[in-house]
Amino acid sequence: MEIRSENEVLADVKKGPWTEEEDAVLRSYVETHGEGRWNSVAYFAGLRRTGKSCRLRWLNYLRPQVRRGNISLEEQLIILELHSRWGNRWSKIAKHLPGRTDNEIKNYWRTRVQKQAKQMKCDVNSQQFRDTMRYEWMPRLAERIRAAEFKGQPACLPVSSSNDPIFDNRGVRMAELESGWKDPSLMPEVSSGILSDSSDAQVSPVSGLTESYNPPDGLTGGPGSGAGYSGWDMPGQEDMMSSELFLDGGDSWDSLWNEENVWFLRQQLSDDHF
DNA sequence: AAGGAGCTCAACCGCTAGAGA
DNA sequence: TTCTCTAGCGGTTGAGCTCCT
Repeated sequence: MEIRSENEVLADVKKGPWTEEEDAVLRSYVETHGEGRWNSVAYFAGLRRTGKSCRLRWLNYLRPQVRRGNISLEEQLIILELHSRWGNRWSKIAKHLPGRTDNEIKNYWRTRVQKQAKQMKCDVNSQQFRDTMRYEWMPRLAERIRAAEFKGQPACLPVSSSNDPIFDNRGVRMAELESGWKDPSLMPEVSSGILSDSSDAQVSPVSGLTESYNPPDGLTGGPGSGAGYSGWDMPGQEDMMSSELFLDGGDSWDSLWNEENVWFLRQQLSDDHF
């Protein structure tokens, strides 16, 4: 076997976007020999890539299970919920979203959620922002999922990035115009009463979560105190997880929202060892 | 139509944990 | 116990795309 010096190997390593040919080589090799030993994969497959790069490409792009495309409403809700519990544990969160990669979720969080925090002029880890998610966005999302199901649409209807009911730019701007959210003094807790009516049950192109949401009586009193979404620190989580909100109404999510997975998620979310 | 700004996402980097010698 | 290797994780970057003016 040819022995090459480290420098020779390093100089030979290719970086940047993968070509179709490289993808085909990697896919073929992994399908034949299986995953693991990524440095060996790179070497024996004849790819001028690091093992790390091969692993990443396979896991995030080439794996057959990888779901590509827009994040659905339910996925958004799960991401918000799980992030509130685990923080930036992307791979852990990704385990609860079959087919989604940690990278994808991380990107979603950074591009959509953090952007909102920025527009609200508050830190994404601040209590203010967390409360906004907790009492405004998540109930709002749940409401929209319910509404979509009620209207006979699949609740897991993917949300196009240009039509994102949560973070769509145009929606955000409309919501900002309506509510003055860019002004920290008009944050949801104090502004919900003056915001526009939230009774639009349809999934409109306008931001769903940055619109107003009038919490059910008592909800603003704290987690789990109202009839709406209450899944933080878990009073009421049983209701949430067993409700129709989290049961598949469409075809594409059969594998995710089956009984077993709902049970598993319920177990996870009721686990105090977060 | 053109240029700039902003956004998305694939890919890289550095670090850490775990396994095995 | 220590060292090395590997896999995995989270943070960051930058190319390409879209939108706005």
